[in-house]
Amino acid sequence: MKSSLEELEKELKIRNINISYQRLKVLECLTLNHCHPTVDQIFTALHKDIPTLSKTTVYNTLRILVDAGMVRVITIEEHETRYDIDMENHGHFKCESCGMIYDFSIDIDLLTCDELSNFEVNDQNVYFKGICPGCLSNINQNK
Amino acid sequence: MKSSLEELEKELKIRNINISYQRLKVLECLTLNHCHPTVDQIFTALHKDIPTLSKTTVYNTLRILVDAGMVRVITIEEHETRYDIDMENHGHFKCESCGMIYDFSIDIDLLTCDELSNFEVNDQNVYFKGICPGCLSNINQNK
DNA sequence: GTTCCTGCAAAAGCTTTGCAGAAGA
DNA sequence: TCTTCTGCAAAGCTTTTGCAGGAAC
Repeated sequence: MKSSLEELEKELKIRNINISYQRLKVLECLTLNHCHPTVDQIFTALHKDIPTLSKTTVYNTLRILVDAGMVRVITIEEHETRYDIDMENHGHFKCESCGMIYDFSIDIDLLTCDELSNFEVNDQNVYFKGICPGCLSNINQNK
Repeated sequence: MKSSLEELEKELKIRNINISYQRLKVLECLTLNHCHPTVDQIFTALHKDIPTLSKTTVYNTLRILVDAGMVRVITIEEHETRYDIDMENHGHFKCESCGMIYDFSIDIDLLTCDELSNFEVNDQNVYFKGICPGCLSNINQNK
């Protein structure tokens, strides 16, 4: 995974996206904190460094990155759009207690079934919900 | 699948949900048109029969049904919450051309992996997107 | 000088909340 | 009568749009 600003710049140039400080920082935020942030989380994180930043710019930048295929949208929960820079197929687990999103690997080929043989499948998402190990042990401790 | 109003009434009573005409009709709408409707689609469909119906009631009813475990929420697309009365595990395919949602069966056990062995999984969703056969043939015809 | 980007403000859209009246037991 | 349900109106949130100023080339 690319992480330095120079490498991110290269990635943007490859996809014909003009460079700007804001765009680089949004991209860096997604790369460094691999936490599937919401728009608000990205905005809050970057606002410290860029006090003039507006949410509009975050929205604009994310749309550009999604359209360019560099970032994918995760809609695991209604009214909570999240963004993920890892385009490899993997599942997402959301802990209903702490809200954390965990990645897990899946063999997506196992899901392909005869029913969809005449469908053109462009995007595959697997979303699980439940309680993560950390929260489970907390619950058990408090019993 | 239950479909008559009497059977739906029984289902509600089992779950200790009080009966009302609006609630029965929302439930009937979900049962008859197995099309994973949005709130707006349910409202529009029922408004013909119940001119006084308000969206608030549709929202209230759906929350009650979801909380009772009779209906599940589908968030296959951001800003488009859909509702499904079929609680059996199955995948959803959304056609990006016509917007239709198709069900397909999946063997959910195949997805269970070692990484999640310490997680308590309560909900599993599989969302695919692409083009459905009907739209594919339309596209080919217009070539 | 031209083009594109940023960010404020306003608008739009969906969902929730407050509350008064109505319906039902 | 008492409880619950309905539905209008308003509020709350997230996201989008319009537009003027500014930066970059």
